[in-house]
Amino acid sequence: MTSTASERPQRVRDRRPAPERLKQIITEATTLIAERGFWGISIQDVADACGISDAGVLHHVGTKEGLLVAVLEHRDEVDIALLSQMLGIPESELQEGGGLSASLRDFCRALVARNAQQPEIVRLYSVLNAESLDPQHPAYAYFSAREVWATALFASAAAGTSNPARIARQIFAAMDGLQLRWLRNPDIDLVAEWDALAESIIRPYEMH
Amino acid sequence: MTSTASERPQRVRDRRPAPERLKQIITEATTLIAERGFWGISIQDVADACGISDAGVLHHVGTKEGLLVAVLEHRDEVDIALLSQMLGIPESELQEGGGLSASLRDFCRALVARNAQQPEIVRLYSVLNAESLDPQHPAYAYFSAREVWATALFASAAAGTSNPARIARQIFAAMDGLQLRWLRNPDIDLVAEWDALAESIIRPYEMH
DNA sequence: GTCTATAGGACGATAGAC
DNA sequence: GTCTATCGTCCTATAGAC
Repeated sequence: MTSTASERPQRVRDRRPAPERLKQIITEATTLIAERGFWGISIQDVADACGISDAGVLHHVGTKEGLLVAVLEHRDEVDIALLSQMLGIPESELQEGGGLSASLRDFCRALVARNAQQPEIVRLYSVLNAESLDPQHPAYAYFSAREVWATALFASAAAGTSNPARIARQIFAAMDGLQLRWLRNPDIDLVAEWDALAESIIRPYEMH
Repeated sequence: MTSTASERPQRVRDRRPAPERLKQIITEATTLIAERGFWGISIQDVADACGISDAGVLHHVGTKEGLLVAVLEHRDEVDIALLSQMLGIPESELQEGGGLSASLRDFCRALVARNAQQPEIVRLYSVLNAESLDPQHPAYAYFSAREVWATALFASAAAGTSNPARIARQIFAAMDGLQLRWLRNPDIDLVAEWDALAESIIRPYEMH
């Protein structure tokens, strides 16, 4: 799959302003990482997709780790903007330290519905979430912070239940796991399966 | 951590029959992978641990991916033997096409209790399960077959419920997801959390 | 400021000697 | 069955072209 130097097409030498080039690098890298995982791609692959040299890519992102962080932070920006719009809430509620005004059911349904439309991104996060369990992985800090942030968000939306912390963890676990089943078998109706699973998890903890 | 050529100790040249050497390679590789992850080790590391050259290792396993598959298949054998012992059932019930006589609760509890004792192996499976979502991945066939096998096993144990197929998928998803939470935060009591989560999932589908 | 060219050490893999 | 030798690729770093 990786191209060799002799096969690599002659590059057209078009210089671009940094922001535009960085955006292109992030776009191409996102696609490639989703397909093959972070350890499965090379800087050279990204460079080829962008029509520049590997050193050219490194000029913008520094290291391979820098490339990964750039990709992840860009996804977060896009998704937070879209989710806040879907739920009709300010973006601040979705960021660190914010408390959700939406119900747990509504919030989860919006999240899953969004994910159901971008399987390749979900796959990217699934692969990186597992890979980055190693403290030496470049994205370890990012995913550890994300775990804390997401758990707190779920818990704040579960404030009306008898055990918000446990519900948050169970919801988080069920969502990740069900997405793995769906990614391997796309025939699964992710949203419908999620509704049933979430209902089973939330109901026992509801206070009347 | 990786040794350099100059540091590497002089090898004693002892030739061994292939099955014995392969077993040694799998044992050493399992230990090393558990410590550093599959991407954190090199063929050279395994070769050093076995006292042979890197080409010597590749002679037995073909490729690095072949090494991985050998490790995984060996884990399956070991775990099936241990699980059947824990549950007091014949191994055939746990293999392809077998139907479980143990209850879903008992089976899952044994599975989770076993996993709680080997976090690095669970981590290995979590990483590879996500990576191998790509049909081009060398472990794609292995994990796809594993998905079918595990789902059928869960479903056979859920035969007494109103929707065995859905329960099987939900149980599978919840187990994978909860293990991810636990791997990132080892303070979580995996067995206790699982008992609560499984109860929420199974109860709504129980027939009285 | 953007990018190319080049070189270094480690890696996975292959070929052929013994 | 295991070795040595060798190949191509990987990431990184540096020097310098435009």
